[in-house]
Amino acid sequence: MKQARHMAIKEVLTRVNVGSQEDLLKLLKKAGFDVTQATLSRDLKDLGVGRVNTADGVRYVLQTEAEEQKLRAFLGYEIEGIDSNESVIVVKTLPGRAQGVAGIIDGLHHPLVLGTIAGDNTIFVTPKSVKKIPDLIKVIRSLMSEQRNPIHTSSLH
Amino acid sequence: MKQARHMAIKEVLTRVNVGSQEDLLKLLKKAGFDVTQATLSRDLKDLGVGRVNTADGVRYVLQTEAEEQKLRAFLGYEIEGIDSNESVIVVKTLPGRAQGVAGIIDGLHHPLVLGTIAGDNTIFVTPKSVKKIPDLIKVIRSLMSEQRNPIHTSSLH
DNA sequence: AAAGTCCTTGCATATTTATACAGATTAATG
DNA sequence: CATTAATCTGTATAAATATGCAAGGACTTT
Repeated sequence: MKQARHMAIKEVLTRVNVGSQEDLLKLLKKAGFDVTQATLSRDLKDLGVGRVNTADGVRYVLQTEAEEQKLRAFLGYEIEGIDSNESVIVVKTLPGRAQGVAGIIDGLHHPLVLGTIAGDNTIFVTPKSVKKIPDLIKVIRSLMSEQRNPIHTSSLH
Repeated sequence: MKQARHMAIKEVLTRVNVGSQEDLLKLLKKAGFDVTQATLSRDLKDLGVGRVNTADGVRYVLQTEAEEQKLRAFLGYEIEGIDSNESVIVVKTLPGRAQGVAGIIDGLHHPLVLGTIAGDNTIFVTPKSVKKIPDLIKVIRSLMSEQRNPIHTSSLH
């Protein structure tokens, strides 16, 4: 049970802007996990989640999310531009970084990515379908920014 | 007063492993800032500091620290190696990244750095004194790892 | 200077989070 | 199966953090 609940907590924290353990409790209850605040306090410690003071109140964040953002910033620096024609997406990178960036794109195991091939500062990304090129460009672009669309919990109060 | 205290808080948080506002209060008192926990709570919100659940208890961290670590990871990736002779330090980087890395080294405004000059994948760093070369190498090396030596507050309890 | 406004802070307390303890459950061992 | 050990959880409560309110100061306006 605990393990599944931990998964659920991670899931929730990535999708929702959680500002207190009480909020989290309500959200988990909706997902079928009925526990007390005490247990959540322990879970959050186990998962190593952090509490951040943002402009509009506190927010609980996964420690892994910080890592992810690090990666995003990193890629944003290395990727010079993204372009495409009717059949392939071309990603321009800093010199010598194409292999590395392509590796990261591969590592996504994203369903829209058929495959990549990298030279020195250029990557060709082949989409699953040429119709999906605009979508896939968005995916790659999202690697660069840390844009996200959190749901707020104000409706719970 | 508030502004100076904010500086002091940042200072303390980068050097010491702070686990509670009470701890921080004691540390600030030592530094001549005598305030209440209530004020610290507000300060921490103002500064946007986060609370992280680590293996051994909570820890307050500056948001900027995350940024800093990002930078370190980034540089660790870009710097291929560091070497020196009797008079100059040579930093090898990824192709095309020497200018960027040199810019960051310059940005440190470190007293041991006299100046830098960068080609495509090589940087020459001239030290203030050739005797300081070993020290300066340590400084540059420290840019790459996120090694740190936090003081624990257990002695305060 | 008096009055008004804005900002900061402490006090007291509300709110939130962590934990000691005990009971329940599961796993491991003889 | 009985027994011991280990893990998990809720209850109650301690500990930690946030905040409403009022006081005090700095600064401006009249």
